[in-house]
Amino acid sequence: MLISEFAKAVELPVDTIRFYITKGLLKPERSLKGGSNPYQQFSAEDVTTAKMIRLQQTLGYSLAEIRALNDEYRAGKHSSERTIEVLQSQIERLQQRKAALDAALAFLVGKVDWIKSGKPGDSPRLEDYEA
Amino acid sequence: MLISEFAKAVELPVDTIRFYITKGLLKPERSLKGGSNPYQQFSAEDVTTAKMIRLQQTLGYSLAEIRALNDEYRAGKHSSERTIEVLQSQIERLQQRKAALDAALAFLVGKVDWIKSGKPGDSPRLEDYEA
DNA sequence: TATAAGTATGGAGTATAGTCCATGGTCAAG
DNA sequence: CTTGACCATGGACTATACTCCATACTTATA
Repeated sequence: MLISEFAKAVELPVDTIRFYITKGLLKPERSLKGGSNPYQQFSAEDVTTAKMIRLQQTLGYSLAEIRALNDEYRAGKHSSERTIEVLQSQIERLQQRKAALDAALAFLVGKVDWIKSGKPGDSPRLEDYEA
Repeated sequence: MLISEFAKAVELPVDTIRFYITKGLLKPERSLKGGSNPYQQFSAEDVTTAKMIRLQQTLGYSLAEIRALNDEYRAGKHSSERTIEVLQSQIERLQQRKAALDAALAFLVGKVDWIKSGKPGDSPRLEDYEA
């Protein structure tokens, strides 16, 4: 598919997609159409890649980090073991984020409970949930 | 405590703290010291606030959003019911982030399992974990 | 009491992640 | 074969979140 169809498929502006291409996050093929400056051809895999980029972004990764992870993933694509390694390291990073998020949630819930029970003693402290 | 001590306590550069103050994210008291341009006095509560700011940032909130949440929190400080409302809405937003994160984790774990079991059928799709 | 260290304010500069626009080539419908 | 929709490239512009001065005042130390 061409860029405007791809844009709809991934729900991103065309400009953003071009921006990702210049940053090396997406590497579409070149179609036969377009003469000089040939048109860019996007695959179903590119759709998944774009969706993963957005997901990783919501999880706090910079585009530079995402690119590094994706490059690594692409590089080890032909070895299952290498692919698993890359996925495992991504899983570990996500689990760390999850731990931080769970701590924040526990702290806030603890605070609500503390207020509901009439604020006995000291207020819950964030540090007590961070470990 | 004064700003440099505070900076160490929250592990942030002094400049960043000043930046947060100009953005209304931190509102330290003014000490008696400092003549004109009196020194800023930070409390233990400011330490918690700063830590919460960093935590919320890792969860994808902009400083403007964080400020809005904190202002709301401060505004309802004197009513337990209001405080609980604010905390509850923050808890809900965190739970949504948690759901997205869990989906991403499930997808990656699913992919690892799929590879380990010899790639039977199609590759797991991100969409199948997003609901 | 000199002087180094800490503080405040204002403004300039940087990095990241887009977003917008002008120009010019290409394609497809009528 | 013209005309409107689509595509590529390059550069300017914006918002967010810092980061780094320069200047000037205050405090603590030797």
